[in-house]
Amino acid sequence: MSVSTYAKPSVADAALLLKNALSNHQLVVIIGNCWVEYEGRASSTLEPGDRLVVIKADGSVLVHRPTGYEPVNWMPGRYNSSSKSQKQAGCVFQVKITDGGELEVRAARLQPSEVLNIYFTKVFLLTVSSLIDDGAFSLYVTEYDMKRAILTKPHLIEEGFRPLTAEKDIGKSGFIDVFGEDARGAFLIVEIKRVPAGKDAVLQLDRYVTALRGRVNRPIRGMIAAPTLRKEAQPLLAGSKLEFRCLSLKKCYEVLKWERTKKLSDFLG
Amino acid sequence: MSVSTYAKPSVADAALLLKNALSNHQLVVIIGNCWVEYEGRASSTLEPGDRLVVIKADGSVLVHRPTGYEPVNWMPGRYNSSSKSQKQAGCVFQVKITDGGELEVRAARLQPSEVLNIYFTKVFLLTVSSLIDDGAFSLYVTEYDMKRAILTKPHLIEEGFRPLTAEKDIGKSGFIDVFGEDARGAFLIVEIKRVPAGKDAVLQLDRYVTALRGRVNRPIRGMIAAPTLRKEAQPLLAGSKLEFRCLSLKKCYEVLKWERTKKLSDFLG
DNA sequence: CCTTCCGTTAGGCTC
DNA sequence: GAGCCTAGCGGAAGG
Repeated sequence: MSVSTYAKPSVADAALLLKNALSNHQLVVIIGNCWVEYEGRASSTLEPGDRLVVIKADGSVLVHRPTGYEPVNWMPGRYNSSSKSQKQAGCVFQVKITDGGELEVRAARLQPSEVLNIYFTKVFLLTVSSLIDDGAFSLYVTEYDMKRAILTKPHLIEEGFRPLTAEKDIGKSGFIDVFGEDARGAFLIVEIKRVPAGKDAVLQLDRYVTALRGRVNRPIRGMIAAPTLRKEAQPLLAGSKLEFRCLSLKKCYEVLKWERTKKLSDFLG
Repeated sequence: MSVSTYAKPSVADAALLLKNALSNHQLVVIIGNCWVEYEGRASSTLEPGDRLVVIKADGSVLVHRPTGYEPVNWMPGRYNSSSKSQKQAGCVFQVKITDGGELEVRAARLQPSEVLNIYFTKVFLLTVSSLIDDGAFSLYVTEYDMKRAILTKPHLIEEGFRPLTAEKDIGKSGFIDVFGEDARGAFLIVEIKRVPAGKDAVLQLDRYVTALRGRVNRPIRGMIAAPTLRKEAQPLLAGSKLEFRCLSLKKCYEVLKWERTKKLSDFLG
């Protein structure tokens, strides 16, 4: 981890520093007066002003004005995802001094073809750094948390639902997330998904329901509890006579938080 | 325009600098090791790592990892738009040193209720600056440019279209963007929109067509040329027996660029 | 005022 | 590989 800062470098110096930083795939932060041209999916110009420009190690470029959460201009860098990483080699950068004595930074890429030109008339600050960041990013609320929320507040599934056992072993079909009975005494199998439920979830639930039907002599309902049901899964769900219950991550999170608070207050008396 | 940089400040110094900068509504750029908690529309945690954190004058907060064009965490600041500006007062910031000796930056806002906590274990660089930026941002391709593109390449409208006059005065109904005749000799009125065409565009075009119908004895067609047709305008368009031609800004831009290139090469011989 | 829907959408997942 | 759809969507225009 290293950070080097250069206050008010000449454009010539800034060009050298920038070229070096780009070839070393470092993070560059520039504060300066610049104007910007973009051409690609659309075309735009940004007249001169003071801006914050960030060039990341993966070739991402951000031009930020003094206000606004979104960049005024940008270029996505190398894609993070594996799906497009092969065809996407990231931006190609070109740094030079124009005839007018300005620092020109050109970021170009193909697919989609687009070019971003930044012309600095003045550089107030140039920072080059190598950041080490392997910290995991995670949304709260795992599938396990969702289950805990349902067991805490069964009415999240429906009024009168009573969980019997969690993760019931259904033989070869695997495990049921939540198993219980409804207000009328029918068995209710709940399949939980943190993400929008697709066909796979429906098919899996159907296997559970079918497997249990061969073993007990009681009405059995199957229900998917997930933030949303994918469109392609809807006919399949209807055809399988299964049900869907919308259960948002936020709702689960609130239940768990409330539970935590309650436990704490119980503990404190 | 001023930029102050502080290399490796202690968390205590960083806290003071940050508080001061926030109360003066300046732009703050921090490079440091931090972890982040977010709770609001969703909830997330980001484990420790080196990050670039930007706090803008309007209260926007961005947490950027070394790669990726999008921030890993963020908070929108005061909204730019007039529509929500009244009810949105921006983030409320709180800066303090935790018991563990970390710099805690808390950005909270209501509506939607959300909180972003950033805990710096180490600050490598803190930059405070006041940026002056009144440069206009504009997408290329005006409505006038679109007209020029159509007059240059009438087949952008359809094969066989021949412009007769541009901006034909239609009496009280105003001006027609492009007026011409189609391959079969019918008059064709073209209404150009840079933005997705809505009901207003359809109604305006309908007025032109109706006005002209009372004055000439020839089949008359009306067509909207725009990047897209708004959904709510589609039934109106169909009911008025008018047509839609998709004309993207990009296509127009390319035609004009090509034209410019051609003129230049003509000029150069 | 609320709702809808557009974006230089980006990015992921299904088919 | 292409199309479809979601997003802590944000932001703007329509009703």
